[in-house]
Amino acid sequence: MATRSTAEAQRTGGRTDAASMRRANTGLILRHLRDQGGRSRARLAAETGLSKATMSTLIAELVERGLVVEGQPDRAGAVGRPGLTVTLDGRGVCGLGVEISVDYLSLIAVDLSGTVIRESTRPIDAANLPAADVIARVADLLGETLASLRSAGVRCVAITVAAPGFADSDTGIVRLASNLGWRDVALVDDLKQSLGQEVPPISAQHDAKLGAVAELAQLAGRDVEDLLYISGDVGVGGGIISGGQIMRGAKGSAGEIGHLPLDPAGRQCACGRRGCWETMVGLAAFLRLAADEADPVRNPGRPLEDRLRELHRRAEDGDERTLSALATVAEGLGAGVSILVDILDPLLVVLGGYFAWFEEWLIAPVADLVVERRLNPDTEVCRVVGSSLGLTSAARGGAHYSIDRVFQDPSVVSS
Amino acid sequence: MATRSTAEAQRTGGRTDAASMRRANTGLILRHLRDQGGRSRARLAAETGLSKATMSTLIAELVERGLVVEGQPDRAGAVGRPGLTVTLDGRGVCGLGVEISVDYLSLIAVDLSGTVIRESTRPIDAANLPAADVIARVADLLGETLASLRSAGVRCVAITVAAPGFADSDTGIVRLASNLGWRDVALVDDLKQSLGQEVPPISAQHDAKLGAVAELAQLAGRDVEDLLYISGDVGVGGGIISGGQIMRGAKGSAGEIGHLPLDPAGRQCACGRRGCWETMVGLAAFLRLAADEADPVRNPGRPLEDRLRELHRRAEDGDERTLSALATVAEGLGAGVSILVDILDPLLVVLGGYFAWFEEWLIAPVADLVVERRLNPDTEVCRVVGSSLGLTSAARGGAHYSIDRVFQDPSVVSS
DNA sequence: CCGAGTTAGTTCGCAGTTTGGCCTAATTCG
DNA sequence: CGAATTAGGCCAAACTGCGAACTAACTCGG
Repeated sequence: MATRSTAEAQRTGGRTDAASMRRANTGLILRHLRDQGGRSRARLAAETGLSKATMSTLIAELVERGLVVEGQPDRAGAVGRPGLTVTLDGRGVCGLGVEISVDYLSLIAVDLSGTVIRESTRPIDAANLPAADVIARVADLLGETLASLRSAGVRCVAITVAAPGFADSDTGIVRLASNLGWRDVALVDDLKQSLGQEVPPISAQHDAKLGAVAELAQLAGRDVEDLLYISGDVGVGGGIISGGQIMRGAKGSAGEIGHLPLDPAGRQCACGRRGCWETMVGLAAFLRLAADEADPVRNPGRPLEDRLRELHRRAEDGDERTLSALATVAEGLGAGVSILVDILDPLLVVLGGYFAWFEEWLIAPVADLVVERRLNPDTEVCRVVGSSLGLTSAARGGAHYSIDRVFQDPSVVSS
Repeated sequence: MATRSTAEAQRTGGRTDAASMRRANTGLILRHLRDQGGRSRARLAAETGLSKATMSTLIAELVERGLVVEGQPDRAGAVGRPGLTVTLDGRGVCGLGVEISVDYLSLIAVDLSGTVIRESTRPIDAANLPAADVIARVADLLGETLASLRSAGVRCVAITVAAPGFADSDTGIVRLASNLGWRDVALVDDLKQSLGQEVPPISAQHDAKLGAVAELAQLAGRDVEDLLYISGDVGVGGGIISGGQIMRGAKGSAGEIGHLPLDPAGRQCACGRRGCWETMVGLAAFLRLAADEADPVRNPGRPLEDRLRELHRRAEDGDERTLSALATVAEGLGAGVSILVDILDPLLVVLGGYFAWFEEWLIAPVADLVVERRLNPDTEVCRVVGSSLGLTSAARGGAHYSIDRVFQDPSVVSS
């Protein structure tokens, strides 16, 4: 069986040498500290299977690189010499994620422990600007952030750009992003050009895939390896995590779930077909169901958050029309989710985007439908939850995807 | 991001030591020889990135273990000392796969180069026998085969049993196999008990997943890492290969594609829902469409192969009813396949089971539907082909899955 | 207050692995 | 037949992780 090369294998071209060994083991320790929390060298050795001697030298290297610190005594009061707790301390390094959306650019930086250390959002009218201008704004935002991080003494290890469309993660070219009107835009190369030589590696990824990464990071240490993230926007996108890895697909477009043909007699979709899932549960469908055209919540000039807030208030107030719209969306959502659950068998389904805003009315009915339609009544059914990450989950996922390099290979951050 | 432990990491509990390093590198060489064919040490060293010195010692180990042989001179006629071609020669080791089907047991053994060295099929009426009796017959078949292999000097490195249902690959328990009437059967443990101590490791896997593995093995070296296999039997099952790995899912049931609700007004399905995909394109549906109840092809007493052969003849003869049934099945098949292609983005869709028997009438219409429904007209569309492996693909996949251990870690075969 | 017992972490020699350089072997070319 | 070229083996060097011995720091019981 062929095996897609991992980050580690790529560095050496598939072979394993002494340096790979060390990289793999330091990465293992770092991941263990992230997932299980700080602990003594002795415990780390016992839990990872490495010897105490090796642990000492590897921890020394990680301290040297500024990725962990020695802290308070462990097990105070217990018999024997107390161990010194080793804790993740990656305040000196960070990963960056930028999301290019139709109406805003959003940037997030997280440090090694997953803490958000920079966050900014800028409105933009991406659909009506040439791609070059949008990229220039992204470059500006990145340039400023990098400068600010540099002066704060924080190194950025990688940048991941979330693009709302088919992004070829090898070449960094966005093949097609219909909401932006993009086609074959060399996003990564253009950004590299604008930012100059001294810039961390940049990659591009589909936004929903990064949303899934963000949710996975949120659950770090809880042994979730199979997860489906569904982004609810004008389009409906999916990010699939299988066995702890993002599912790419042959052309990088796995997870395109917005066009499930669920209603043969349904409305015309932008893709040309009829009755696609997103014509039933996408943001446009919800707004159409919930309000008349003249209603301010359907005014595309107003910020989306305001309009959603207003609709949320109406739902809380028991407005019939809003509640019925939510019920309709929930039904369509449940139908699609239960199909996906059958095929993909995730442990967890996370509803993001606007779905998360209305989780009080959407989650329960969707979860019920999944239970009702499950095939094997014995097995535990997968959970359905709303995302808690808001509208910036793709940027956050990009940041986590970036910082993940360090957990795969701590030597990327030079001491 | 959590990463499901690989076979290699499992051996050492996640850490990497010198022995892991050697295992990884010998495995790399073996896979390279399998995928790229025999070649000299010098070429191997250049292509894998290992040094010539290392290559010498590792090849020596592989020769010692009886997995490769030195053969004819390479590059005869060219300038310089000709290299000796090193070739895979695993005639001394094999992997075993057994498929438990409703009406037959099927066993296949493949050696290291993928050649089938044992093949046998026994009829069985599995649905009307207690699980214990079925397992006893499987144990008989395995016992005889193992004895025969032993006397031929061939070592069996592992056994993989294809079960037609939810199989927990960790515990070896078949949770639910509705066609057999099985529920929580400790398949692997019972087999181990029957076969005694001196037996290779046994594992159980869903049959469609192993079908996908068989197809992947068929394509070894052709850089296919994302593949969808669809088995057409009474039920319709799927096996997903993503990034070169079988997609398991959280509970091991990823790929359950038979119950896509494609026709809300459709027929009642055995699962309790209505209009599931397999009620449209499963074997039962095809037979129902193609012949009256009294027709001998619908007599469940006759061997399935005979009945399919008869229907194939009718289709070749241009029989209206048969052709119209095939057209209907093709339409339903295309609808489902294009959904799956959207979600999973495979490079290749392989239709197995009875679909493969009728590929002349099914492939083209299905492929056309996939093309017609694709989302992004720029990208190359995925190919749809019929399986060439016949009804034994699950057993074959099990055999390949078994022998794959050696490619991951050649040290499993002791010299 | 003190010694025994216990646990943490370091040091050091050892075994295993890959590597680069050097050598020999085998072939072609002129 | 000698020069050039390529393959493959051998060996010391560098690096890794490991086990054992050792030191350090603490608790417990008398």
